[in-house]
Amino acid sequence: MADPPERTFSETDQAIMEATYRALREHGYADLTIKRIANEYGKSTAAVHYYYDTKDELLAAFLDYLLEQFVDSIHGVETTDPEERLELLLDELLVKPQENPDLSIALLEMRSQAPYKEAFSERFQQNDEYIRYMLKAVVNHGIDEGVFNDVDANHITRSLMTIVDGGRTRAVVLDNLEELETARRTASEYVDAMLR
Amino acid sequence: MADPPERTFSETDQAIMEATYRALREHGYADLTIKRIANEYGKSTAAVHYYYDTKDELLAAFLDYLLEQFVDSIHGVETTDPEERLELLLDELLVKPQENPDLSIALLEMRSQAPYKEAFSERFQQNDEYIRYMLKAVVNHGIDEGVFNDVDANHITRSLMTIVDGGRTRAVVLDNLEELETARRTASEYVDAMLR
DNA sequence: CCTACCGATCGGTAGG
DNA sequence: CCTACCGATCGGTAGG
Repeated sequence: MADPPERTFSETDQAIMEATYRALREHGYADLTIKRIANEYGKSTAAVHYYYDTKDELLAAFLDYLLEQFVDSIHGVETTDPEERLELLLDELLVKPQENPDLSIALLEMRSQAPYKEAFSERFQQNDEYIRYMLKAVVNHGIDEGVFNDVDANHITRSLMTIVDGGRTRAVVLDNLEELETARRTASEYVDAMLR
Repeated sequence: MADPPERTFSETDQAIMEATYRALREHGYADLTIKRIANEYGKSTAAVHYYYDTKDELLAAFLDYLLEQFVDSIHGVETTDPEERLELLLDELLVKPQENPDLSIALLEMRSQAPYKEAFSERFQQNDEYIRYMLKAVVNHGIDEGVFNDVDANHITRSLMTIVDGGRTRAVVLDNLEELETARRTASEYVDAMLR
């Protein structure tokens, strides 16, 4: 499986994406309006509509922009030793979100709209597949090297993603970053129990 | 810890709550309007406002109505044998949601609004505490009876909730009920690994 | 409880 | 890219 398709953003596109990012962190997804994006952009709403015909189109582009950055950060984990690499990937998924709680809130809002917006659904689906692919590869690598038990890598991977998404959801809903630490510990316990 | 406080609903209140429930399942939370609730109620929007001054007030009441039903269903698990009871509680949390996917979608939407609506936050928080209390009691019961290892019941409980919320979130976002089954299996694996 | 309505806000567009 | 504006929709209310 190759990396997800890349998308090119002109400097203007980038400026609008960053404006969207700021508006989203400040007001949340439910209160994200073209006007607020335009304010952050520093121009009129018509200027935003000049580059993106509809709000939906802009938001789809924004998800591409955001998830690309996320994929890059996952990609940045270069350690190859399976045991260490798995822990570092889990850190990336559960420790790093602590740096930006406002974004986590907005992202859960957007995820909750996936059932109504196919453009969202497609992108979250693809992103999830990519992360699962990365995790599965490490697990299989560990099995091949004999450091992990010969388990159902597909299931283990899905279980870890369940723990990751559970920690993220709970951190937002219960407004408590410790939920991410709990989930991180749970993930390690699960890895220990199933892979050794 | 006692059961969460009960709230009394008149027949009119009940009718409005059921109308809200239907409107929510049909249109989702983001598109839930007083007009749509009134349509389901079969009367005018002014009629709805006659009983609930504001939309926020109505939604807070609705969450009470909904979470009370949920607590009742958890309360309905009467088995006392710790091992069996834990499995039945997990079934209640992860198998039963499969019956009503539309409600699960709307509930995730509402959960994602907790950071912006204190009335929501309070209620989800209280509901979570109650479920954790029920789970913790079973784990401690099992420890006392010697069928479970002497573990940190608090942590085990939070881990299980993480798996539960992960399964629920993923089922909605990825539009796949199998995510709940995966989470159910993960929960059993975790219980097996940590408690035996 | 209804009819009728208000002010506010939204996404989007015409015309330049 | 801006100013100015449109039609649609929202939550809520006045008056009965």
